[in-house]
Amino acid sequence: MRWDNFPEMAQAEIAGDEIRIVIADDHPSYARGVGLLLNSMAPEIELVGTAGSAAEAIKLVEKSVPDLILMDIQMPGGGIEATRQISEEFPAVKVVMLTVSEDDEDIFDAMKAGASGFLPKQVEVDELVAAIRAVHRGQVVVSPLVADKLLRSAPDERVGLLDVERSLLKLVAEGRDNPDIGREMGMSEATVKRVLKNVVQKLHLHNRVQAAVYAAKKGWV
Amino acid sequence: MRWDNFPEMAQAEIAGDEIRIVIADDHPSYARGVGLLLNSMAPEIELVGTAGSAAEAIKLVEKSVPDLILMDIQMPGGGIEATRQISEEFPAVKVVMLTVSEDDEDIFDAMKAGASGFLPKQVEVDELVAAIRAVHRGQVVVSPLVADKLLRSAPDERVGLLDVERSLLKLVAEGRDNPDIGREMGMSEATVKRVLKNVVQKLHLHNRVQAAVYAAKKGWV
DNA sequence: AAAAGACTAGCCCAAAAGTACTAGTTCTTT
DNA sequence: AAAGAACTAGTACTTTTGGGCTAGTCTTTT
Repeated sequence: MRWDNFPEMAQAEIAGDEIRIVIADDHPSYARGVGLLLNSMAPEIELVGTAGSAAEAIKLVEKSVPDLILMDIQMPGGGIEATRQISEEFPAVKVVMLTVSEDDEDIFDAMKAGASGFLPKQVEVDELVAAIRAVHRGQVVVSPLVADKLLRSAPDERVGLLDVERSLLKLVAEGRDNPDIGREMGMSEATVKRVLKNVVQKLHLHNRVQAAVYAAKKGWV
Repeated sequence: MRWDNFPEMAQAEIAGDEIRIVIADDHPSYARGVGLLLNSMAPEIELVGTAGSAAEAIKLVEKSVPDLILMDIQMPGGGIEATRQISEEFPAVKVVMLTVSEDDEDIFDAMKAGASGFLPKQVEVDELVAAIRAVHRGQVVVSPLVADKLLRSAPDERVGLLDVERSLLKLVAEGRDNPDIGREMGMSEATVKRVLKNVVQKLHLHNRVQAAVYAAKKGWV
């Protein structure tokens, strides 16, 4: 509070605070190793525990309530699902997702699940330290490649759908089935499926029910 | 306006106005016959045309813009669909649905489509005349049996859903599938289906997409 | 205590949804 | 003119949905 007018000092001070982290990864050695590395490079980072599965991670969070979790996205039990539960139960606990794939589509799922960061596992250690500090300060951190992806796909979501797509979606939201929609719009069922699939992907959803809910929220029905 | 304080006179006067009607039924003889009958019993009722299909009915309405339509619910092209289109394009044109089944579930669909009346075809002619006059005055007319149905089912819709049903519906609206919902709620997929089916029926809908949209409109998601 | 009504859940089946792959057409872009 | 992207559509296949039917358990009503 005293530092409100001195942000540069606040940062230094906060960085001086302890950052208690948990690493969730199904390779225990990786988890331990990264923990040690981080601590050696940034003494304020303290590894309070490691977890090898989603369930373990959740239990560990409930017990130790860390400041931050490094979570492998590919984990027994599902890293994204674990993230969802944790950030619901402990909104203050930040989650940074780590991934090998990088070009993964579940970036969006991860962010929606409440993650505060998204980094490739190949990230350099000093970058990782920087990311941890940034997230601890309340920022959201993504790797350049991921940021690119988000930016490239954002317009799709902002600009919205094509006319055909929108009117098709309206029919979906009315509960009509695909053959019916095809008849109404003068296209084959196959095309209805194709267009709907596009819509679902554009909106980063998974099925027609979610698309219908989206339309309903937009007030299209 | 002058008759605001003399409703009994207003009724007599309005009844004296012409009521231009269209009869939509795929039995031309029935349509003509009823038209004549009505006119003989109530001279102010004038049959301006008959239609044998939904498309014909819509065309005829666009051409002649009657005051009221007697529409058979079971018609080539769909009586309910025709009603929907007509009452969207010409909200002032009243539609009275006629049905043979009476115990039909699409009463609700018909009313939602914009019908102002719902009568069994077996109705007596004087009752039909009375119904036409009433609808023309702006009332909604249903046969006793249908009214009973509406009353019996209305509370369901007013009171809303049980807790289980509501939380299940929320999961549906999230786009989860039935096995998943079962796991989440600690019940079998079969039970999920049963409950969801109940919900869909209670809300007078037809499938999960519509139920999800309902939930979305209620702001549950 | 017996009957009626609810909740759960199984099995079976048909229809629909969703995915993958191929291919022809049209319309840009180069 | 050739290449490529976008759109339509067909076939084939798996999963999910939704409906019908039966049956056991549990609670409430009579």
